[in-house]
Amino acid sequence: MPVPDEGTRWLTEREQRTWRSFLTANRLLFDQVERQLQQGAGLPHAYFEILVRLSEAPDRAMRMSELASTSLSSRSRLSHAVARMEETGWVRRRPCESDRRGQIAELTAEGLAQLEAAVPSHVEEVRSLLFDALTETQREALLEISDAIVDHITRGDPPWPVAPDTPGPGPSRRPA
Amino acid sequence: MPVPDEGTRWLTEREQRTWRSFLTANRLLFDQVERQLQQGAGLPHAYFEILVRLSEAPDRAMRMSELASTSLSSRSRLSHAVARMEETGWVRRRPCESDRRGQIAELTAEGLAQLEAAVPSHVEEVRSLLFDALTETQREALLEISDAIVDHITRGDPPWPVAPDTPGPGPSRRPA
DNA sequence: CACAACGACTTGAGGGCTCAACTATTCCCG
DNA sequence: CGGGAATAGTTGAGCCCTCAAGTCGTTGTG
Repeated sequence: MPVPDEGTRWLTEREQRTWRSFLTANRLLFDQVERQLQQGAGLPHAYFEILVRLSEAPDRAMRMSELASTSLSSRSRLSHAVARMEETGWVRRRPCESDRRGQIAELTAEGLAQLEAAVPSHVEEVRSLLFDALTETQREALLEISDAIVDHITRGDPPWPVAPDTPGPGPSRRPA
Repeated sequence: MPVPDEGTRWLTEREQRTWRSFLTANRLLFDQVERQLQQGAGLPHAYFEILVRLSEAPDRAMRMSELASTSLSSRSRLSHAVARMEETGWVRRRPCESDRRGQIAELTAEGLAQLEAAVPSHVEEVRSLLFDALTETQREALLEISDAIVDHITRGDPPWPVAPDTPGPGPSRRPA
C-alpha cells in the first residue's frame, strides 16, 4: 500500500491481514443480518436495537437521550428513527413531566409484538452466521477481544453517557 | 430458516453477552474510522476501500465487476461510487475493448495522491483503535476468528465471484 | 431576578446505499 | 445462424444517517 510517510506506525504484514479479514467478516456478517431483518421484519438493524432496548426498560419506556446512549445512536438518528416508528405505530412519544425539555419514548403493544415476531429468525441468523462458525475457544476469545476494544475506546470516557450530539456514529458528505 | 418458535436455537447467556459486546465494539470502531476518514480525507470508508483495491491492481485499473467483488460492493453501489469519484477526478472510466458491455475503472494520478494522503492517519486510527487495545495473543485470535467467519459465510459459494447483483450488502426500505 | 450558558430534542439538506427496473452485449445451443 | 438466457453495467426512487442549525426549557451566577 502507499507509503509516503515516515513517522507513521505502519501495520505489519500480519496486522494488515488481520484488519482486512476482520473487515471482510464484518461486512459479510452485518450485511446479511441487515438484509435478513429488513426483508423478514421490515426494519433496519438499528431500529431493531432500539426496540430491544426499549423492551428491556421498565415500563418499556425510556428518555430519548438515555435510549440514544444505550442503543449507540446519535440523538439525531434516534429522533428520526423514533419519528418513523411512531408513524408506523410501534413507538409512542410523550413529554417528560419532571423535565419539560424531555421526551419519553414508549414501546407500544404493537411494537412489542412486531419485535417478538422478529426475534426468532434474527437469533437464528446470528447463531448460524457467527457462532456456528466458531469453536468454543474462539467464542470465548471473541468476547474478551470485544470487551477489550470497547474498554479501550471508551477508556475513562462516559462509558455510555452522552455528549452534545457526540455519541453519534459516522460521517457522510461527498468526496470533494 | 425462520422458525415460528419452540425450535429456535436461542443464544446462551454468554453468547448474548458476546454478541452485544461484539456489536458495541464494531459500532464504536467503525463509526470512528468512518468519521475520521470523512473528516480527514472527505471520503467514506467504502470509497477508500475501492481506491485501495484500484491502487493495487495492475495499471491501477480494473473491470467494474471485479472491482465490485474485491471491494465487497454491490454492482449498484460501485456504479454510484465510481460515478461520484469520476466527478471529483479521482477515477476515470473507459470502455473495455474485449467485452463491449464492460467498463474499466482506472485510478487517476490525482486519485492516487488523494489516497496516499489519506492513508497515514487512517492507519494510525486503525492501530490506535484496534491493535493497541489487544494483546499479541488476542491479535492472533482475531485473525483466526475473522478467517473462520469469512470461510463459514462464503462456504463453497463463489469465494468472491459475484452473482447477479448479489454481492451487495444490505437492505433499506421503510418499516411498514 | 435577569441573562447567559447549557442541555434535550428536532429539523432539513445532502449524500450513500439498496432494490428493482432497464439497456446493451455476449453466450449457448438446437 | 437465430433467439432466448445470462452477464455487465447504469439509473432512479426511497430510506437512513450525518452534520449543522434551530427551538425550548433549565441552571447557575452576579
